[in-house]
Amino acid sequence: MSEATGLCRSSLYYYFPNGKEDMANAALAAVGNWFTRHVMSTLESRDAPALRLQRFSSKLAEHYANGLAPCLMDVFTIGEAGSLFQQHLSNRMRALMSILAAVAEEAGADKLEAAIRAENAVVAIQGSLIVARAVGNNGAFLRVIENLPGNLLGVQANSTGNVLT
Amino acid sequence: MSEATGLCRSSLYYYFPNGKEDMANAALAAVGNWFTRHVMSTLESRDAPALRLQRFSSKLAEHYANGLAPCLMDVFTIGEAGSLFQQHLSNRMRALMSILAAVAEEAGADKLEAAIRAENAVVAIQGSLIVARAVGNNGAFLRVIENLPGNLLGVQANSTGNVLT
DNA sequence: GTCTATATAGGGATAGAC
DNA sequence: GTCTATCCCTATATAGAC
Repeated sequence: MSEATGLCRSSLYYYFPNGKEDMANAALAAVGNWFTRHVMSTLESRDAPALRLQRFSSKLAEHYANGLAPCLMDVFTIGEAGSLFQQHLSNRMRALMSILAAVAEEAGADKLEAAIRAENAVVAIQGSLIVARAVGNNGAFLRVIENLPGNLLGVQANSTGNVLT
Repeated sequence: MSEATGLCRSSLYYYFPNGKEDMANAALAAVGNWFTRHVMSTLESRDAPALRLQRFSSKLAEHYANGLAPCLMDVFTIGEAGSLFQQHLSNRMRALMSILAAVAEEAGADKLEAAIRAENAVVAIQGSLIVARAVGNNGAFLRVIENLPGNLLGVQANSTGNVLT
């Protein structure tokens, strides 16, 4: 952290008197804000749901470096960090599911169906990041990203994500 | 670890001269073997694919304490551990996907389709564990477990997992 | 405000008594 | 084989000079 800021370790305690926890919260908030402004914001235009979801998928892939970057969500849900920041992470994940569900509803799904599609989407994103890292191959992540818009819109497709004709 | 074994820290070095890495590998292997014998083995009988998958889902839920237990896969794919044990984890995850794909094939899917369903299943399991921990609610995990057999068998269902009638 | 120096604690590991 | 004592190293944090 000191390297990233250009300050030495102890100087950070001037800005974050409560130490580690303060710093992690600040980092978490910064990443969260970035994510909100650059990724989630793509879902808030007045364009068609399909178009917004395309843009969202694209930004999401970028954010996770096509599945090669670790994810704060799972990093912080592991081990001791989990207890300290769960509230923060829980809120962010719920917010993401909520906005995805809103788009699905707008595309015609009823409330329950939309909520389930949104949850499935988040589950698929997180899961594919884990799988990608575990097997050292981002194929699963790329496939999930590609299928994300269709799955949220409820397009009938086979398991490969190809729309049935 | 010392508490778990009843031995003090230094005594463990008698059994694991290479220290931490040896210990972690032993623990990983033990869990892996347990998983193979108790969970993956449910997929190897001569019963119908649907029945085997039901049993598998049930054992899997038990293994993860219905989504409330952390998962070695994601614990070890995070941080420094990742590099040391990636081979181990990669192998186990591939083995799981491979046996799930075999069951899907047996149920009539072609090779590619079966592989994709298997990957989707593993992605959903891992993702739902992350989501369950992040939001402090195992609903997503339970839903994934419930839908797992149908998804692998390629049953046409809506997003809630209810088979279409 | 930012630094150097220092304290404290814990994990990882070894030495050697028994 | 198992223990106690000890060492080393790193992360976390504080003190105090400038």
